[in-house]
Amino acid sequence: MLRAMSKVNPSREAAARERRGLARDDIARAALDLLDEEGVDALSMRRLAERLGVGTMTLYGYFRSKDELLDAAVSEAAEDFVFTLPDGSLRERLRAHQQAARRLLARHPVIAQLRARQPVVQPAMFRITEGAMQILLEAGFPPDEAARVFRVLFVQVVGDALFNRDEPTAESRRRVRGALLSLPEDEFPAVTRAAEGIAASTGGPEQFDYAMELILDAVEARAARHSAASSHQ
Amino acid sequence: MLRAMSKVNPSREAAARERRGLARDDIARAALDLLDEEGVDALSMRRLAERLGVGTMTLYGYFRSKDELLDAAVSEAAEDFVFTLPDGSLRERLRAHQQAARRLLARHPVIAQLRARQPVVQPAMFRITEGAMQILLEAGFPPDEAARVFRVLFVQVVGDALFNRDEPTAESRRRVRGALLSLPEDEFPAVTRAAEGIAASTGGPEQFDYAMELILDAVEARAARHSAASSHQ
DNA sequence: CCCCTGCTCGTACGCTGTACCGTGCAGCGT
DNA sequence: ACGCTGCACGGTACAGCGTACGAGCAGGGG
Repeated sequence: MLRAMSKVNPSREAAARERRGLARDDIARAALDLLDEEGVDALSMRRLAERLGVGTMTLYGYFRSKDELLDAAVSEAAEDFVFTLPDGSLRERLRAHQQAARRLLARHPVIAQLRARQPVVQPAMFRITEGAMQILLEAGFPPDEAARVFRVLFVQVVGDALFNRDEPTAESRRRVRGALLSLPEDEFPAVTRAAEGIAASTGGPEQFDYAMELILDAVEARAARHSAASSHQ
Repeated sequence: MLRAMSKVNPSREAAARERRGLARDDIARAALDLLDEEGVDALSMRRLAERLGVGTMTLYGYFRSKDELLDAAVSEAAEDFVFTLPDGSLRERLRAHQQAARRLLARHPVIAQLRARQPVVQPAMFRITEGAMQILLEAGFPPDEAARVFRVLFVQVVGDALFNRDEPTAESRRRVRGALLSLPEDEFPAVTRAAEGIAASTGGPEQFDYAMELILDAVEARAARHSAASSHQ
């Protein structure tokens, strides 16, 4: 029974899969659609199976667990990352890359939320890493520092998608400002003084752009140091 | 029935609460302990009630929902933030503040995870904001920009706690590096070249320190611009 | 003393992820 | 052509979740 004889005919499995039109990617894509439409809490194995017109347990023939399915959904989402390395300065190139990442995260907000639960080390995700690393290496950063710089940008862009999620609607901004202004002014002088700015900084493209330009200032400065060092060596 | 007569004797409620030794804060603290010990998925209303020696539904006399309880637990955690504004340069002060924030998030990792789910606008959290805003305002930043700078730092420190959670154990780093090196080298030249650095950059205090120093470079530069502008006005 | 008001919490409902296992069919060997 | 066999499928079941409902009960005010 436990003999390794089950693989006598490997085409059997593939053939059986093909009978049904169902494939691993189809399920992952359907899961992603559901996630995009209704959010991360709305995805249950039963709902997804129903939507696909199959039994719940059928899904476990393709994925060992719900977590594995979520991983696949994130990979599927990462396929939508479109970026072609442009010409230009380091700053312009990194800016273009980060904007592409932001667009991806805006289209699939679940990526950030799921990434916060599990690390997700999948090839599709590394396509994003690859783009940024090429830019940084070509700018003269040594590999180790390039990785550190990338990580800072990564944390910022995903963190922005997570924490600055709500674009500052008039309503949501008012709510934040209300909370801020209800604080005792003597205990929170700085916060109350800047209440308006804090409410504005909790979301929206302006905050993202500010964060990127700020960090790119520093990255550019360090790049200059590196290229200077390499040129007079 | 719907008359607002229920508040005839407000002391009754408090007295009844006092009979039992149970108070809102006690429950929140117990929830936080459970979260710290066993993680966010381990906290269920049943388990928490059992640990407190009360019936499950009793908790709903103190909190309208589990989410409200989680909010209170985060606030409780935020009480552990200890920071006294030091003397020194802008850089030194911000560094001290961010290190304090990092210590808090290391002691209570759930803060970051729960913050990723819901915004949590609670007074206790604003104590952290207040410290940073004081530093930035005193350094000459106008309130709106101070808020933006704070937000960048906030995203970085919470994002670091979330995404760079695992300190790079030899084991975990090996796993990441393994995933990186299994990528096709011709498709991912930059990633494979910097694989070692990428694995190292996914966690640990070195990455956090690098991120902070990088961002502080840029913050310092902008602060100089502001203080220069205000001095010759 | 009795009633009334409030906290407490047992029970129950609808949901979750998934282990187990019976069913039926497609493909191969004879 | 026929029977066997391996496997995809999915119904049922279980443990656990958040929480609505309402019964029970104790303590204070009339």
